[in-house]
Amino acid sequence: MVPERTVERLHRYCRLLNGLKQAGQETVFSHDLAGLSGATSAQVRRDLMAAGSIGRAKLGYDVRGLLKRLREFLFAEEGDNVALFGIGNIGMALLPYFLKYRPGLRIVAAFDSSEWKIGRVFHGRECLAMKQVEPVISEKDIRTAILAIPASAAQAVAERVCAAGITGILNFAPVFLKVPADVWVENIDMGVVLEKVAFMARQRIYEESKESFEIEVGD
Amino acid sequence: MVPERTVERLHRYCRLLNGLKQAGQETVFSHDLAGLSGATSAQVRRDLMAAGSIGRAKLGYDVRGLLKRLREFLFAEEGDNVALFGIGNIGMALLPYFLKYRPGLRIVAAFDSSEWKIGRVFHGRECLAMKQVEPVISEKDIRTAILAIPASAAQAVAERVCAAGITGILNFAPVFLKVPADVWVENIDMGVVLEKVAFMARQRIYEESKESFEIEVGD
DNA sequence: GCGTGTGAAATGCTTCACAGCG
DNA sequence: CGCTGTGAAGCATTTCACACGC
Repeated sequence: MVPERTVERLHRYCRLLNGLKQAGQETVFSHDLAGLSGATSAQVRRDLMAAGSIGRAKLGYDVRGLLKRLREFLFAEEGDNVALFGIGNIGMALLPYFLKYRPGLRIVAAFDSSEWKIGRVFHGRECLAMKQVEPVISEKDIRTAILAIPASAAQAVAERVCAAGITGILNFAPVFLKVPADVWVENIDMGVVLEKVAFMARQRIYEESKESFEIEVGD
Repeated sequence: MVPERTVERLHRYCRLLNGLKQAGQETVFSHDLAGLSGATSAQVRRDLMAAGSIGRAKLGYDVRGLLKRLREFLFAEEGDNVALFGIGNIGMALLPYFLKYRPGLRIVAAFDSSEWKIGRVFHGRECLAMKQVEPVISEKDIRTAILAIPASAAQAVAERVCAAGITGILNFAPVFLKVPADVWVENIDMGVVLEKVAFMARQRIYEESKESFEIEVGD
């Protein structure tokens, strides 16, 4: 199977390629993508291998061709429908971000348990009541859920959406979710992340990082 | 040096221990923390080793003692001052989250380049003008910056804050930042993360994950 | 020569397994 | 016994280095 980190980087390359295509660039070298993404050229090549590389020596990669290949690999043809749970600070920030996002990844439903939010429209998306969770997930064929709800509610909602057919969860609540083995959970704990950065900032004693202010050396 | 992943988990244990102490629990076993955090008991023990373990066989860890030890290890005594750049969707979501956060990690300044925001107060924090960046960072002894600004502005702001003495950056902009080698950058690209979760949700074919709906088996 | 694709080596992280203590 | 601390083994991911094609 494809390593998780590789999947992440492939998505990043995909976005970079979009930009390059937009800018009219025809071909790229692995070290170009490396410089733009913070990886090494060897890593870029190995990542692309996982998606079935189609580069040609000396010429590099055809931007359009590679982009097409990556999209086939990374995205569902029909696109992906996502449900958002919790229209609080974080949920409210995510909504506009993804509503105007690329077709292929759509927040098609937003839920909240606060009575006063139900029926109201936030960033163009109506807030639904929690009792509609199961029918909506099933009708709209939603496989992915974003949990932007309080820690105290997270486990219960996670169990409900898993039972309703969700197989991927992006969890912002600072708790570890117990879910069935066939469900993927990605945790983003803002508190932990910021604390980690502050910790690293205090240390700032890595003998040598390969990145520097200067232009990348490539290989 | 302590592995990055370990630092992350240590922060998570620290939060869990806070909860346990609050609940009046006196001691914990490594497998307790494992069950609560999604790690294995061996991993918990190894992580704690990095911070200088103080557990005792059969008795487990003294909650207060371990918490004290972890805090000494993870946090600066004086606390950490953080600057937020960009009071848009994401910045606005982070402000309330961290203003009411634990003492020891404080957003002490918020900047934005929009004229109309400057001088106004958002979630109790006044928006400062970008020309005040250097003096404020220096006066308030800020080492950590959150970049919640458009991709197009991120590199320039990153260079400015690094020059001003920042050594840790939490970057929400979907670009790879080129910074001096002694600066730590943590990237959270919401687009990439959600796309990855959707991708994983589509696959959901990991032969066997160790976590399941049932209670952890511990060792 | 220049850059890709890819075995093989190196590195880093996790899990195993067991000695030692309570 | 049950649980911690920890060498050593086991995996996963990254990097090296080089054959092949342009």
